[in-house]
Amino acid sequence: MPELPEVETICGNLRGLLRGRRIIEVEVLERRLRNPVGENFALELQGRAVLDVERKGKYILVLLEGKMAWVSHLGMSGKLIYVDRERPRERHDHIIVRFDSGREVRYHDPRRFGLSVVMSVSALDRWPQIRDLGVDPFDHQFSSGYLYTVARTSRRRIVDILMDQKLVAGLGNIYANEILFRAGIRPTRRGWRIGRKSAMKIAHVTPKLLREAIHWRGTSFSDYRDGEDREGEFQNRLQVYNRDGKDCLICSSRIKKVRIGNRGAFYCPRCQK
DNA sequence: AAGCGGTCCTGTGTGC
DNA sequence: TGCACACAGGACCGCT
Repeated sequence: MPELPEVETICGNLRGLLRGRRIIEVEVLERRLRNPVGENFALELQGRAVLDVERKGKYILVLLEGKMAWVSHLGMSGKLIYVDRERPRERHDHIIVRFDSGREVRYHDPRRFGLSVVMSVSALDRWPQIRDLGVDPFDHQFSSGYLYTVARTSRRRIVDILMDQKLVAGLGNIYANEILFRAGIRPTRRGWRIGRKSAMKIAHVTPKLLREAIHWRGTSFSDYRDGEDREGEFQNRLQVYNRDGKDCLICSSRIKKVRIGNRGAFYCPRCQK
């Protein structure tokens, strides 16, 4: 669920709320996530203060004293919320991290596709899931040249290329579709058929779109909430995602949906070639 | 060997 | 109303 703008929103929230706070107690209620929650998870977090909160791709890194990092990925349905301790707990609250503020972070994930682990910062840098992440869309390396090179040597569909975390870190199905609409390119177009001009369009449009989405605090389709359990507003500004059958906001053609593998791809047959 | 499809899991929406 | 089924924002695994 949460893609770059949602994860960035959560990180921004938590950074302001958690920096300088100390972890008092940790409860693990469900260890069966994508990676099982480690035996020593609670012990390793206990007593440490938060230095900072960062995003890497779709991963949330809570950096702690003693060069440790608490790393979470929210999968499709995960939430990481900082709320009052008195607030009733909910089904699928899997991890509770209590702070010296009287509030607690809750890791909540009905589908359990996400993960939450603690490791040293040096181990984190060597961890394949982080180490192998591609270019961040806000990095200067995310250029038309990079996209052109990556695309031209691939037979895959461009939407799949954009969602490949080893090539570009942070994009998922919603934003990949929205980017391609703004760039005027069909999601089904094969990488090797992307020209220099199209690569420039994608490079130009991507950071702009993501900044807008962050400004609106992300897309709340159903599950997603920010770091204090509030909905985002970008769902009201999506132009193609989940709008199949509706009118294109630019040319009024009917938005189409096709299946690419196991997921939907949305596009305007007139605006996107 | 890159690229695709199936799979993990629960909740929600749709259609009969 | 109730039931069965399809589908969902991610990412890994294994097959071809």
